[in-house]
Amino acid sequence: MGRGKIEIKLIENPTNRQVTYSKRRNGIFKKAHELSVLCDAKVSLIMFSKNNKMHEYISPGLTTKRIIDQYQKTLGDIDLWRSHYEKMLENLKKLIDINNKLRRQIRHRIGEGLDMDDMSFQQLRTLEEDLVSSIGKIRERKFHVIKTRTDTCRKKVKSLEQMNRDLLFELKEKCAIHPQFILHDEGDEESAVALANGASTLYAFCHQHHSHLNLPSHHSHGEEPFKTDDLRLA
Amino acid sequence: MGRGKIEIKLIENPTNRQVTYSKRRNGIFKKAHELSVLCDAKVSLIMFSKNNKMHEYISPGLTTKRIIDQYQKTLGDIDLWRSHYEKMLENLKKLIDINNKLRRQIRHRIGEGLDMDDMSFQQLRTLEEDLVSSIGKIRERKFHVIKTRTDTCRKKVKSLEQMNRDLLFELKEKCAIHPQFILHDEGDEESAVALANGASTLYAFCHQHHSHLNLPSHHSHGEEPFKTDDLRLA
DNA sequence: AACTATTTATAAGA
DNA sequence: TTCTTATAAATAGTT
Repeated sequence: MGRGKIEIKLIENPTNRQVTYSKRRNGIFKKAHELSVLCDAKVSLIMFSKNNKMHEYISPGLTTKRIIDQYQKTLGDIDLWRSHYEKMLENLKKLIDINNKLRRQIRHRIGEGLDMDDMSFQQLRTLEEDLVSSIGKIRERKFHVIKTRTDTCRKKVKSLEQMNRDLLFELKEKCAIHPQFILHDEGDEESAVALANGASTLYAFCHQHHSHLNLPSHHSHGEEPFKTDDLRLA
Repeated sequence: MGRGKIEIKLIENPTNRQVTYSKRRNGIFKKAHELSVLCDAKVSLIMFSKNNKMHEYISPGLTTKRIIDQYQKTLGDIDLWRSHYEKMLENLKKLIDINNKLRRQIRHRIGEGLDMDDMSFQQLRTLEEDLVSSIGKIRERKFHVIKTRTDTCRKKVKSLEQMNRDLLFELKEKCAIHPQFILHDEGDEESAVALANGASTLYAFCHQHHSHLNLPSHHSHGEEPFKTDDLRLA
């Protein structure tokens, strides 16, 4: 239909092809619509041009999704989505299964009553041995953690002691050279008394008053200090 | 195009409508195919007649799925499949996550090295207590199993002993009344000797020869007999 | 995008 | 359904 008959084969000339595509696309859409109306048919027409421009026609009052849904159902599910979907379902089931097995294993290890009914004596023995070995490992780890903490703490104490000794020494010197130094600390007689009583008492003094002396506050650090509570060993 | 012009509106006559549907359907399919070839376009044409008969055209070398996939992508994915799919993916991820947590828990309970690095001392202590309690439960269970087996075994032994006593008594009586009873057992002098030696030896005799006397064979029963091997306690 | 000669599709009838 | 055929519609090539 046209000035001349044409062969149905790819139109090589891109311009020509594009023109024909436009014309015929409209033609098809018109026909699709006429069919929809004349025969009350549901039509979904999706097309992509050579340059992947998309055009679609859909019968009035419908959505492409609905048509495609119906298409899926009608085809009886030999489609990729379905198999995809089913593979996922399978995976889900497998995971749930593994999950349950893991939970069971945990319940066994916890020793929950009902789950032990189906264990043989040998299994129970093996499980017990496992647990004994596990406890060993956990205790080892616990002692390791304790040891690390204790060492850290010890180092801290040592360094603080050293610092205190240094400060005490410095303080003594200052007091000897400038006795009025003590008097600057108004309304606090303890200082003077402590100073008179020598090292051991001054150690306590330093602890009580280190904020006056701008000592670095080691206890405000993020790591919690050593808690005796944590040392209870089961 | 036809003998007369027609209005584009529903054809009321069902037969007429069906005929028109057929004709025009072929027309559209032909046009769709021509477009596919002439312009190298991807065309998907799905239609359902008023009676829900489905017909589809798809450009050569393509599948409807592929077209629809491309359609989805182009439209930007506001579709049910996608959300369905994504929900499933989410579920899968959640399950995998739970799985990993369970595995971790198990590794903790087993006391595997690397997994304990991130446990606090308090956690280790709690875990240890847990395990101790679990071991307690498992031991309880184990002893329960042992006890049950031992009791069963004891009952069996008792009943066998009783049976043996009864048989021995019967045998003695028979031997006393019919001495020739022993001689029927040709070529076996032991029997006579045993009989002469009295009860304790006869007990052994009965054990060795009970098949002659059609004793029920209790050892062939399905339950395994008590194995001393199983009694080792960790 | 519009024109138009021609081909193609198809409505009605058989 | 399918075939026929008169006629409407689509469109190839042109402007």
